Amino acid sequence: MPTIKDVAAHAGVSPSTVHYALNGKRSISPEVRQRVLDAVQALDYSASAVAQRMREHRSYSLGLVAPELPASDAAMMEILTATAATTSAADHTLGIFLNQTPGQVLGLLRGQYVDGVLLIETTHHDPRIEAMRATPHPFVLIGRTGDMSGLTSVDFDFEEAFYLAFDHLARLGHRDIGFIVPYGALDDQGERKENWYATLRGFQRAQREHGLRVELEPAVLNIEDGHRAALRLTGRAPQITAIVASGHTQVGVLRALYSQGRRVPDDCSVIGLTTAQIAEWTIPRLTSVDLPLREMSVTATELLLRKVSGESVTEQVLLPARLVERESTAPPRKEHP
Amino acid sequence: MPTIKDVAAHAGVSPSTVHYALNGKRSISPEVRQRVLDAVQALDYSASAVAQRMREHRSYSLGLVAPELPASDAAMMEILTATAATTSAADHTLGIFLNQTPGQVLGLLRGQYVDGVLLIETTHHDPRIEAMRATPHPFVLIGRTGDMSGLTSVDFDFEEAFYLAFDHLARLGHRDIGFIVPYGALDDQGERKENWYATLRGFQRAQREHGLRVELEPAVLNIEDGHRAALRLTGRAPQITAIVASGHTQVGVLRALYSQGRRVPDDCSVIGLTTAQIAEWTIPRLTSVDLPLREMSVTATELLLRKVSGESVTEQVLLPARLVERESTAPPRKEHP
DNA sequence: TTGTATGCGTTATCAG
DNA sequence: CTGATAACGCATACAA
Repeated sequence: MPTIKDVAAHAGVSPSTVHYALNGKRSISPEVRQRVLDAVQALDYSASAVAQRMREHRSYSLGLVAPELPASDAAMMEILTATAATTSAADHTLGIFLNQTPGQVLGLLRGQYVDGVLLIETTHHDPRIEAMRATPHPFVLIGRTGDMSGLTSVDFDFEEAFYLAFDHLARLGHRDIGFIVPYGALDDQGERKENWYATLRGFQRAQREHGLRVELEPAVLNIEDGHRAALRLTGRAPQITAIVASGHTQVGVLRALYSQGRRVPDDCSVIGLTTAQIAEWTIPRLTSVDLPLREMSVTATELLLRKVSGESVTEQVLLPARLVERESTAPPRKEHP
Repeated sequence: MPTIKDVAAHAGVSPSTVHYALNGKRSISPEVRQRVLDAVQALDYSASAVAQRMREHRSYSLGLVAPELPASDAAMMEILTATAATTSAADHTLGIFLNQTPGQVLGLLRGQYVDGVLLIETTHHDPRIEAMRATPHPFVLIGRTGDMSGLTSVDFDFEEAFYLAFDHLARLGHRDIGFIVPYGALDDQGERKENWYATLRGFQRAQREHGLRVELEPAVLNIEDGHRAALRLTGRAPQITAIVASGHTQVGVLRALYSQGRRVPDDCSVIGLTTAQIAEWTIPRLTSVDLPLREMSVTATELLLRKVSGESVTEQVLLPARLVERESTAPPRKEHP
């Protein structure tokens, strides 16, 4: 790779002249300018990004820090594409960092690998966040954590989301409802996703208001486990007429009901919290509270970009929940089959 | 951020001593070593990655270059996680670059942003590949292109894959088969995905061998368009007893058949080429030729890592196709309904 | 065993 | 209008 010196030599000028000829920050005589341009052409020169970054103490890149196995592929994918598009529109690059220790994440920032990071799938006591807290490095959460003081975050109103889901079922007349919750949500090891607390408040409010009987059943957020959880649930509590679930577990629930010969929504309603994408896939399409992942990601990325540019933002954005009625909910049948 | 000089000053030694104390490439007296370590602790020093990279002319990072809208989220996600895991295991980082012009991709390499790139969703005449060809920069294709001379790639045996799919249906007794093909595959603008040619050879071989009548119908690789294409197909050619499709279009096909009251596989068989993930989601589960995306990605990444380390590899890996029978295929019904 | 000097490629500052 | 020089932070060859 030719350097600026090579170009300078080739054009018979000094390196600084080459530099200024290429980004007109001072006036250059037309003929020298042309000689430089020719030399650049001839040598196929382009400035070294690393050298520039080294001088500027900025890498112009952001990091997306996620657990090795994201809870949902579809969700992760939406976050990723939205984030990548936003960073790239702002002339930054995006690095992906899966399964990093807090120390590694810090190393990323300190070594100028990245100018700031986006933390996703955050938990109540999140070691990554604790490690970042003391440092001056810019970071933004997609999600929440126990102590939000001083943090910048973008989150979704999970409380309202689950309130709406249970409220919708209650208004249709359901009283016995199964609720498939993220595995780990029920322990209190601080490992649980922070938004579980909001979830709890939301569904318990609807529960109180409508006098609902709710059966909880844990599941990992994938199809197979959703399937197993639904089978356990219907075995244990055959009286339920509706099931609430998240993400891919919903697909497993549909499969379980199908294999039992129960029709959705005639024999059992299903409702959940998921991306519109998943909700539109299934047969029948799922009534759900759609997660605005794209919007969350774009907002978070923009906040982070402002931070790395030196702006001192401390904002906690909470995006509202909205129920979308599709095809998977209906009033319960009068007679018990 | 403290520099190596700060540490040196704090410990009362020279910068080089600090350096060697930190990565033992020459002997250090225990006491000096300890002083340095203490200073590092005290100042919370860690070496600047940018400076290191600048000196070494290596960025220790790879780029994954993809179109803005990947053909399939699930596929992209598998590629991404496999690639990220492999790079990170090799102490490299992974950058994501969506929707870049060939010039931008080249700039990435030349500016040492990345040491090498992985190109996915490659087409017959792929401008990205043509731009890379003349350069000395390492790159690996996941997929193929028209002229493969001198290229390193990892691909899947699409010819065999589609041969197997049609052969399977033929052996079950199907003679009239609908084939939903990627939109754009039928034009010859060089924009088509290269693997379409192999696809064509595969299904035409089965067609000849078994005397099949095949109706083609184009669709974008998503659920909605698969749905529409299936409706067009069954409207135009009601005699078909089986449908072959790819990726998410299969889900649309299932939905279309469901809405028409046709049972799968009793009234119509469905078979396709997809990731095992998608095939396991649907009701019924899809008989398919599973795309080994994880293996393809890991292999490609390893090849690229060897290239960026200076090894001169030129390898074209073709992973074999294997049909997995699940629940969506059966012999056609004797009587026409 | 330790210190000094130099270069990586770019850019800003200071001279001319 | 243009050229020389220093500095960014690190790593290494060379000197002591």
